[in-house]
Amino acid sequence: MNFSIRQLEIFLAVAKYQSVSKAADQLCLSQSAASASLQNLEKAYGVNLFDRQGNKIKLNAIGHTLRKEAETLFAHCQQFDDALKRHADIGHLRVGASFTIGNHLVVRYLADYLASYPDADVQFETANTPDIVAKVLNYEVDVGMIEREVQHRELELIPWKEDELVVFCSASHPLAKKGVLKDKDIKEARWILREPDSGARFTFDRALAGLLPDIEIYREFKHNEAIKSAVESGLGIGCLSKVVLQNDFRNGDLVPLTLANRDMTRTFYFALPKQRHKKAAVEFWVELCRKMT
Amino acid sequence: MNFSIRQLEIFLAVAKYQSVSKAADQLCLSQSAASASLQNLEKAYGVNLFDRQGNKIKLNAIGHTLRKEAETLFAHCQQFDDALKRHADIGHLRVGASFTIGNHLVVRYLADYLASYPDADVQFETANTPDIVAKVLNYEVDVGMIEREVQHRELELIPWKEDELVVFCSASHPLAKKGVLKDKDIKEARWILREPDSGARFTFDRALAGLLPDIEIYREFKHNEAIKSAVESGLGIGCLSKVVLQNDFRNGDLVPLTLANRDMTRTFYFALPKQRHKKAAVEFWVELCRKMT
DNA sequence: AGTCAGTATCGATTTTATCGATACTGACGC
DNA sequence: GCGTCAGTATCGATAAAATCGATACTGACT
Repeated sequence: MNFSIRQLEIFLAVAKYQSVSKAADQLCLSQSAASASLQNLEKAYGVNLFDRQGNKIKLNAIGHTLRKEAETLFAHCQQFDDALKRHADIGHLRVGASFTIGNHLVVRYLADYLASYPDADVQFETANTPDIVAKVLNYEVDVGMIEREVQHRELELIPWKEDELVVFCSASHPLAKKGVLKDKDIKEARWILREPDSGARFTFDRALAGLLPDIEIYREFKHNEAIKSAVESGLGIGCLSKVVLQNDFRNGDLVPLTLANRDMTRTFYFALPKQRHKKAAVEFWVELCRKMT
Repeated sequence: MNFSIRQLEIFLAVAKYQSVSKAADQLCLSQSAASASLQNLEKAYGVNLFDRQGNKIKLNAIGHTLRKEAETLFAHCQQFDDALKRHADIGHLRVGASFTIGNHLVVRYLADYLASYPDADVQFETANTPDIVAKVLNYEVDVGMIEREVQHRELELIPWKEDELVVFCSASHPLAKKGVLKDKDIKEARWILREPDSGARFTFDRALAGLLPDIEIYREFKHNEAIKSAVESGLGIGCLSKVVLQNDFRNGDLVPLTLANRDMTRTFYFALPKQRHKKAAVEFWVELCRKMT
């Protein structure tokens, strides 16, 4: 590689102004330096990029052809420069969260983060827990927020906060008045649950160990809202995190049900690539989420 | 722009081998130089691209993200490097010729050029004269070869060789026996000609000035071969450069006709961007074509 | 002939890249 | 626990490159 980015820049400026002096001015460079740099580039490859005639300088055929390519290359260099700068800046952060966490908790924290760094370039996406884990491992997000622990050599898990699943039905459902479910009720109910890959389903299956084969799973949905709507219209009973149900319980649209002796608690985690130096943005984000709990 | 291509290269090598020493080896560089270069890059942007732990070095999240971008950028740099080298080399030449010249003359010279420079990267294209001129002005070809003079401030025309148009018909055509056409024959004939933008048509129109309004143009084609085929099958009479007809006259498939007092000669030209330094490849090409005449 | 605006060249200086030698670190085997 | 080894970082020295200011050259214009 016999050229430098600086030479590229000088070449482009001279080509643009058809003048070494003007180009030098624009680059805050002495005319002699610009002239020398340009000639070094030409000498290095044994080509003339310009026709020089006394005190005139003018792009020639090779120069014209290469100018276009030089322009795209220089633009590419600037992009990379930007990328480097962006990463140095605390403002750049990519968060991936599970649906439940993302839609009900993280969205609230984003506002606070942006309050600290109004110009921050924060990207935020939701997916189910395994997908988020994959994105963390693939460095597509800087920090994942997930609903259960996973084990991976390249992954660092940081416990964040406790959560609890709640079984619920519509206000008009026959079970609404009972309030507490026996095993018999559990077996007879029509369950409307998240898909097996989801964190909520994972905890549900763990909590109902022993009864699982006898449970009737009437419908599976990928999104919490679908389950709430289905349950609300009386299609069956559901089981979701309390964080997505609080408002509905308060409004009376949905009614919580208790299961005797079933542990529905779980822990939310941060999932980070295992490494010594974290981006400042990630550190800040984790701190912020902690405070918000 | 706070990074150099060399730093990019070193960064990529270290990322590839996950080792400064191996990367340095591969780049024929001392380990200390590689280490320093890498650190300068990181310091310049205030980012850590690697996790360093004692005698281990390992890409971190930012490093992973930037590696991909660095790879495409470095590849782009190499492309540009290649482009520069290519232009330095006599082997790189882009010739644009009019259809007639290209298909009947230039193709023969190409073989000779490649004999001198077996590895040459010669691009060759044909189009009608105005299109070739446009390509020369736009630096899309290094040298154009055209069938008539054109006037342009940015264009240098070098006369190359004399040519002559010939009127012809099929062997079985009624005119074939006459051999010489009177004005009356010209007016009564069904003409099959090149399109108005072509060099052949330009010369034809000039030669038949005065009779033009009375001439019946039965068909216009863009390619000489189409005209020859049409004439051969008795559709009418044509007018093309002698260079495309020689073989057909010798075989007797087509018959030349003479027009009294009509000047059908013209000159072929090289068309170059007007500039002081020509590429060595262009100089050589022009010399070669001259010798071959 | 003189001025002007442009380019190239020269010598000096500063900055950068690179080297070789050396110090530090953690893993491994005895 | 103590060398050995393979790796990384650091240091001082040197070579190479970038840049500067001053100056010489060139062609156009007055």
